[in-house]
Amino acid sequence: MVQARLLDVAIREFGAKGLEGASTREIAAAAGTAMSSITYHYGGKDGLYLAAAEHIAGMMADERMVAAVEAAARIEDPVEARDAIKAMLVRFADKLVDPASDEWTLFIVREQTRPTEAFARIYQGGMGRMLEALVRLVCVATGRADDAASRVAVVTLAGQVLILKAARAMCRKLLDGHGEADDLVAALKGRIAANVDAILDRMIAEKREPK
Amino acid sequence: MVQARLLDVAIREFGAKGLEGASTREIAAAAGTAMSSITYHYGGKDGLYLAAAEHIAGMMADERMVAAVEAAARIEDPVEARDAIKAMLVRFADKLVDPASDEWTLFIVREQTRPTEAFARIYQGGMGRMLEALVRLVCVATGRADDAASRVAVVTLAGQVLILKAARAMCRKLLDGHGEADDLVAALKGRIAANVDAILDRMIAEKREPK
DNA sequence: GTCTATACTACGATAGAC
DNA sequence: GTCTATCGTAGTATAGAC
Repeated sequence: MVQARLLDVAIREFGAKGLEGASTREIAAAAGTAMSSITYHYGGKDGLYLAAAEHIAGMMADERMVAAVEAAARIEDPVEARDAIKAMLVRFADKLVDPASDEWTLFIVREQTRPTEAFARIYQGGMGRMLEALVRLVCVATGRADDAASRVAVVTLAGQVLILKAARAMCRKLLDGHGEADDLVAALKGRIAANVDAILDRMIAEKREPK
Repeated sequence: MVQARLLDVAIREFGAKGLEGASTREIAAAAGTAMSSITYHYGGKDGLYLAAAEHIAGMMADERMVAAVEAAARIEDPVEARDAIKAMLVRFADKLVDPASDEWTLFIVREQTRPTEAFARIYQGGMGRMLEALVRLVCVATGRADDAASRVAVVTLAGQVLILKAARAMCRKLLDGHGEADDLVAALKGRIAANVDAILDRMIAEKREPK
């Protein structure tokens, strides 16, 4: 299918070079078709860019993620909620470490610096639902209301995971030469799970003794 | 000074559009000079890009940062080390929230996805020294050796702060409508400091009771 | 040192053949 | 639907005037 090949190549090229840097000629050539196919199917470069964003949103919201989000909406037990947070973050870390996610995460990281309509579509189509599920789980786990403090906590929890891709070059420099890649990933996942416990316990303690 | 103006504009333009997306014509015009000045002073587009990176490294390693890094090297007391970690992370969060840092952080975030020689220069000229100082402080604060586990912990600590810029669009979507910007920043800084305590305490406990 | 003029390449869009 | 051909624009680099 020409359109599927075009989308795959487009995500890679737009991620690597951005909307302006990528070339429709190159994308078409790598997809084994003529450049005018892009005009025909997507109306031009901008249309292809938005289509690529929607394709990414679809890939982020895979079955396991959708199932986890739906399950999270029904959890009422603090201990269950805590386990669900850990599972969600560790699974996401796994996804970010997997090279198969390289192409579309580059696209997303790029959109963070200067968000366009493409980011809105990605957020609505997966990322946002996952974050809102985390907010709910944090509230259940700590017994706090859905206020600014809870959402700020989710930001810090997510940051620990997202840095793997968002600042991967930095992480690599800091960790290189200090262990095998597999061991480092395992250590990181263990650290994230332990941090979740540490931070949630702390938030529960803060609730009892507000400063 | 023509060269200073060229560097300022270059950081902004390269950050916004990347090496390939930015145009030397535009940069030169915005700096109020001719395009061939870039060829003369920096040998071409690539030379200007590297010069911009080195200029950024210089701005990151400002006096306060250098002083904090040097002070960190002399800290031997666990409690002092812990306070120094908090101070360093909170100050860095302040810097990232300040719009004045927008231009050069965009440049760095962009370099993370596909690091070039420019990233190596930025890492050596400030970022790396700060991270190594954090590693040392974590080791002092927890009484652990400088091993993979300590460095992984620094990655998670740094991630909480860096997400503010690296995934700013995402943070904004999650927090918008849940409080005033100033309150959110204060809440975030408080959360980061509390998380540092929570995570370090946890690491000390892990040392006593290895699983 | 700085600017103008020019050469050459590559881009996106479009029209039209098949 | 897909391709070829072509147009106008914009890119970098270079040579030479001042």
